[in-house]
Amino acid sequence: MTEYHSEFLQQAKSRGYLYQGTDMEALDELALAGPVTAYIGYDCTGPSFHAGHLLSIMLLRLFQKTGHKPIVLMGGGTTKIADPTGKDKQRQPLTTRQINKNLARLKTIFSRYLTFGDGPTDAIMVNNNDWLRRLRYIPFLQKYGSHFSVNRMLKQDSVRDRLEREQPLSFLEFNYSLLQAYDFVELSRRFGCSLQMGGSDQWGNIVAGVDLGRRIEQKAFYGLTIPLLTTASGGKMGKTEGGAVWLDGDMLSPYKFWQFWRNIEDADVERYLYLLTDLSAQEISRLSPLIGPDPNAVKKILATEITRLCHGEDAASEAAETARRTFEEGTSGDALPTIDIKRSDLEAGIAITKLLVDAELCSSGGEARRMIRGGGAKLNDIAVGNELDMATVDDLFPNGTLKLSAGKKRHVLIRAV
RNA sequence: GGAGGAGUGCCCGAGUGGCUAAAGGGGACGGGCUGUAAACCCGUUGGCGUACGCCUACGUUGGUUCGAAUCCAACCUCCUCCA
Repeated sequence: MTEYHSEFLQQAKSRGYLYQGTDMEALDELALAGPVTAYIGYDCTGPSFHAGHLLSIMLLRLFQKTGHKPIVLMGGGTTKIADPTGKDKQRQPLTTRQINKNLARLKTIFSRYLTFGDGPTDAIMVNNNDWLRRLRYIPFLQKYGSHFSVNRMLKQDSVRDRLEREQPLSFLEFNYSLLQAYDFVELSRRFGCSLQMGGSDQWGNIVAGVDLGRRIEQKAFYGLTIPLLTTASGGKMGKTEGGAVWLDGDMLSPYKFWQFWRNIEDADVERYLYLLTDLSAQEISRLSPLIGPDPNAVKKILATEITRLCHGEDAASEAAETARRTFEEGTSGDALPTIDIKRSDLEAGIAITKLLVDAELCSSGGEARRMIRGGGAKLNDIAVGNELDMATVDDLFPNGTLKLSAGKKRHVLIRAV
């Protein structure tokens, strides 16, 4: 393997961020010569990013830390098209209003990882809707369409998969690749951007942009991709009980976020330390030997580091402390999810099945009943014996709460008010 | 425009008149073993009710039948071939 000389590529490679690249030697020289401008594009199909996006955000962070200028490209325009990559069916198109709403919320996530501003290595955020909505069909086709070979587009994974699986692929979606390629050219013109990064599934789109750029602008364009964030056992990353690992604290509490990273499998710990934390290589190599004898200690560090970046110092330590009290002392911490119920209801007695549903530990009464039958439901850490059991004021701790659990890890505090 | 094929639960997929809330797998959740891991084993997996039960569900809408995911008609969507 080649040795890189620029700090960015050296670190990106040694920490495991690199998957494929177009002309890495030339990019290395460029990065050595001075600040490079690079971008990663993001869809705005949802109101939050999840764990799967974390890797690319961390790469932008590393890019900035090593002296370069990151551009966050929000796909306000391309989201109207919907990227067919990895999708079997066409997505429901989003309205402009939904897109703008999502966009505003997604912006706040980046501000925790990147420094935005006007300086030479400050990050900027742009929305491709600004130029895509102004495109006119005939001129666009004349100028750019001629550079695209349908023969080659048909061979792109995203397209080929759909065709092979006999799933529909609309012409609208087929155009996604052109617009993403055009984005690269536009960013080059506006900001001197010469590198596009992205997930490995974006390789085809990225290469299309590199090719188009070279032909239209007669300049060198570079592309590189990041490996997919997977678990050691090959599964896709990013599910907690019942949902995705959202980066937005309103959609997934910092406590649950912390729990997720605390519960990864041993074999992933070292890799995630490199990919998802700010810890230096020296610190990580100091921690690595400890994973074998005491994996849980290192997992706690990992969880706290990742949570600190995403939710801040306070939220991270509160999550760690709540976990310590919940699991190591058997009491409960402040960051446990809490719901309020009326004290009068509790005085009358309330079915535990109903409580499980209200606490969102179960999604229906039937599921709650099954949970109790299976021995997974606990009230104040004592298994609920019968599905007809009621909770009453006698179950309250002196502080006015009781603890309801589904399984060993999911706990909710019920507070009587 | 013509001919043929397809649409099943979170996903994949079997089922071609009653024994079907629908095989099997995946995923998810719970239990066991552990370390709040992984692997493995067991269980659960439409809703409501303590239960006999009721309701909702096999693209949509109607129809045939004592009875339909299964048969018929129309429509919608997709695929393949022809023009």
